Amino acid sequence: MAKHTHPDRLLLAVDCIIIGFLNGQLNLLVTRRDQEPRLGEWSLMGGLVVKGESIDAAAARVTHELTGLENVYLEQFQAFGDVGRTEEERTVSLAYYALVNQESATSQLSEHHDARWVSIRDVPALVFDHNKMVEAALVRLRYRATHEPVAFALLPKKFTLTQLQSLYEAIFDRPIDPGNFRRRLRKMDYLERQNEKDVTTSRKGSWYYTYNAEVYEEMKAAGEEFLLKP
Amino acid sequence: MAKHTHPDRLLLAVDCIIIGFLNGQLNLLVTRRDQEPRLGEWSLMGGLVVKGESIDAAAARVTHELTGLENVYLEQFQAFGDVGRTEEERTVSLAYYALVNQESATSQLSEHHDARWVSIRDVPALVFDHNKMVEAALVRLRYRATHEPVAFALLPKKFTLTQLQSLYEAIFDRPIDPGNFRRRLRKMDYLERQNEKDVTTSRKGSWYYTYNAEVYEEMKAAGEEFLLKP
DNA sequence: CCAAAAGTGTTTACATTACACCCATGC
DNA sequence: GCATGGGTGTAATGTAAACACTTTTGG
Repeated sequence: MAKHTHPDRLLLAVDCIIIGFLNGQLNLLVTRRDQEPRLGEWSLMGGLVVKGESIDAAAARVTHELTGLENVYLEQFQAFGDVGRTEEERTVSLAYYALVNQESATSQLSEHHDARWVSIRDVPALVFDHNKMVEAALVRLRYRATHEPVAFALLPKKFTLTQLQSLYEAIFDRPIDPGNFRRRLRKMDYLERQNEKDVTTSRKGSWYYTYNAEVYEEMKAAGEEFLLKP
Repeated sequence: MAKHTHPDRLLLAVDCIIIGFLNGQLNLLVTRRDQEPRLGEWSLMGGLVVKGESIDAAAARVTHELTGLENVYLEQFQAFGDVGRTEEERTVSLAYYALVNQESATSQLSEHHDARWVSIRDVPALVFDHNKMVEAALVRLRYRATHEPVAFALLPKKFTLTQLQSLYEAIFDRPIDPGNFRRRLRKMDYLERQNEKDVTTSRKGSWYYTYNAEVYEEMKAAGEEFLLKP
C-alpha cells in the first residue's frame, strides 16, 4: 500500500456518537466546536487519530475526554469520507457510537467542553455530516441490541425489568407488550434477580436485576443465541 | 477537527474483498503484492485514497483496476487501524467487499496484476490483517444477504432457482431445503420468470428468472421486508 | 420406462401475539 | 378497599422444518 514517492496523506479523525438513557428516552451528547471552521456550532465529540494510536484507542480517548468514563462500550460502524465533508482540510472520519450510563457520564462531564445532552428524537443541526452519522449509529445500535446484550451498558448496574423494557422501547421507538417481553427475558440466565426491590415507582415494588456478562459468554460459547426482536 | 499546527497525517487505503460465485462455491479474488514490504505475497487488492477522491470512489477504482468491471456492488464494512498492522508506514485501511459476477470479472481480469480466484473455504495466508478482513466481510455479507437482495449481484442476469439456492447454501455454508426455499421465493414478486429454460442441467429443464430491482424498491417503499433466513 | 433434477403439498412443531387476569401494597 | 404499576397465564395465529410426493423428458 505504501508508495515510497509522495504518498497522499490526509487527516483521519474519529467522531463519537455518545448515547445515554434517562427518563425513558435515549439521549445524545453533543458539544460546541472549539475551533474553526464552524466554531461554536453543535457537533459530535471528535478528534484526530494521532501517531502511534490505534483507531479504537482514539475513540476511547475522545469519549474519555468528554465524559471522564473508562471502559465504555464502543463500536466502530462506518467511515465517512466524501470529498467536501469538512469544508476545509480533507478529513476522513471514523464514526463510533458509545453506550454510557448517563448519570455517571453527566456527573463526570468535563468542564473543558461545552457539552449537553439532547433527546435522540430531537437532535439539533450538527456540523458537517454529523446528523447522518447519528442516523447511521441508531440503525447499527438497533441491530446490535437485537442480537447482543449491549443495552445493559446504558443502564445502571441494578435495574428493573420495567426500566429495561422502557429502554428497548426507546431504542426501537415502539411499544412492547410487557408479558411477552418478560417471558423472553425469563429464559436469559444472565439476568440475575437481586434480593432488593425498587420501591420508588410503585406500591408493589419491582425486583432489581443485574446483568452477568460471564454467564452470557458461556451461553454464547455453548452456541445459544441472544435475540430480542423489537 | 483540523488542527492548524502540525496535524498528524497518515496513509489511508482501501482494501477490497472481491467475491465471486462459480460452480456452487464462493470465491475470493487475490493478487500478488507488487511492492515492498511483502512483495509477491498474496494480498487483497488495495490502494491509497488519493486527493479529491471519496473513499467509495477509491474502492470502486481499486475494484475496477483489477476486474475491469463498473457499477459493482460494494459495501464498506470496517476500518482497520491497529498500530503495527502494515509493518512499515502507518496505514489505516477501509475494508470494502465487492460482489461480482465471476464470469464477467474473469474475462476482464487485468493482466497488469497477478490475480487469482481462490475458494472462500480455502483462503491462503494473506499479508497483514487481510485474513481478518475476509472473515469480517463474510459475516457482513451473511447479514446483508438475509436482509437485502444483494446476492443477485453474484449471479448472471438470468439464473435458475436451483442456482440461487446453491448460492445461498454457499453463503451460509449449510444445506437448504428446496421446498421451503422455493416457497419463500414464490412470494417475491421481484423475481420474474422468463419464458426460457436452462436445459443443461436436467431433462426437465428449469426456468430462468431475473431480478427486478425496481419492483423490489417499490415493495421496500411500501414497507415490505426482504428476509431470507439461512 | 427409468433416472434425475425440477418443482409442489402437507403435516407437525414451535414461536409470537394479543389480551385477560392476578399480585402486592401505600394511601 | 382500591388504584397502580408489577407480574403471570393462555388460547389463537402464523411461520418454519421435515419430508413425502408429483412432474418432465432425454436416453
